[in-house]
Amino acid sequence: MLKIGELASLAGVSRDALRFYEKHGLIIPSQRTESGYRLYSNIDVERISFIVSAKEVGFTLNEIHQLLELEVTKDKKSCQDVKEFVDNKITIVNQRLLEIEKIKHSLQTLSDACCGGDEPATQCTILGALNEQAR
Amino acid sequence: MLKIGELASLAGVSRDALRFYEKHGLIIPSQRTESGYRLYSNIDVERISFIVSAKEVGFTLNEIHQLLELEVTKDKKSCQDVKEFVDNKITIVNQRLLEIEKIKHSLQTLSDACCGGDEPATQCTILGALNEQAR
DNA sequence: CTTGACTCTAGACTATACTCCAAGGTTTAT
DNA sequence: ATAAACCTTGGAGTATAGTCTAGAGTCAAG
Repeated sequence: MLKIGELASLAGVSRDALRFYEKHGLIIPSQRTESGYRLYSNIDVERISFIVSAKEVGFTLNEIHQLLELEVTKDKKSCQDVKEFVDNKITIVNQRLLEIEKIKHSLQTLSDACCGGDEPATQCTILGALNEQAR
Repeated sequence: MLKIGELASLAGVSRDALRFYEKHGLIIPSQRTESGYRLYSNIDVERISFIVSAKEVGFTLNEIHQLLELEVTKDKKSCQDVKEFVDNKITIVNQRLLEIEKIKHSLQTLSDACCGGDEPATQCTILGALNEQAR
C-alpha cells in the first residue's frame, strides 16, 4: 500500500491532483490508516495510470469518469449501452489518431528540411514547411 | 474572403473563439472592410485549420502560437533553434501517439469482448476488460 | 523527544480557453 | 424601408483542472 506522496511520484502527478481526482470520484483510495492517511493499492495504481493516459490522449476528467464507471454501474447499464458508449469513444480516438499523424508529419517535414546548422533561419527552407504541410 | 461567421462554420469553431485567437495573436484576419468587418483569406483558412488540428492533438494555444511564430521570427532565430524546438515537439507527439494507441487498444478489446446484445451488463465480460487492458 | 518530512481538511486562488452579454453599427432579403 | 441576420468592442462570467495556503495532526530518525 502506498501513501499519497508515493503514488504521486510513481504516477507523475501532484498530491493535490490525486486529492482533486478523489473529490471528483475518479480514484478513491482502497484504505485509510487509523490516522486518516490515504492508502492506495495496486489496483489504485492501475487506475491512476489509466487516468493519466486517458488524460494525455485528450479525454476530459468527466469522460474518464464515465469510462471508469462502466464497471460500477454493471446492473444499471445494458451491455448494448456500454458497447455503444465505448464504440463512440473509439471513433473519437481514431479521429484524434489521424490528426496527430498529420501534425507529426508536418513537424517531421519541418525538421527534416532544416539545415540543422547555425546559420540564420532566413536561409532555412524549414520555415515554409509548416504552412506547406498544414494544407 | 470570408466573414467571421463563414470562417467559423467552415472551421467548426465559434466566432468568439476566432476573436479570442486573434486577441492572443494566433490568427489575424488579412483584411477588414471599411466598416471594420474581419475578412479572412485562404491562408487564414489554412492557418485556422492548423490551429484546430494542433489543439485537438493536445497542444496549448501558447505552443501553437510558438509553432506559428516560427515563420515570423525568421531573422531572429537561428535554424538550429527552430530544429531543436520542432524536434522537441515531435518527441511529445510520438509519446502521445503511443499513449493513444494504448488507449485505443483498451477500448477495442472492451468493445470486441462485448456481447453487443441487450442482456444486462452484469453477464458481459466487457466490463472487466478495461482494467485488464489498463495494465 | 523533538525536528523534519509527511499527511489531513477546507477554502482561496490561478491558468487556460472559451462563452455570453450589452449596446451599438452594417448588410441583406422581402 | 424595415426587420432579421449579421458584425463591432469591451467586459463579465463559466468550465476545467488543478495549485497553493493555513492550521493542525502524524510518523520516522537521530
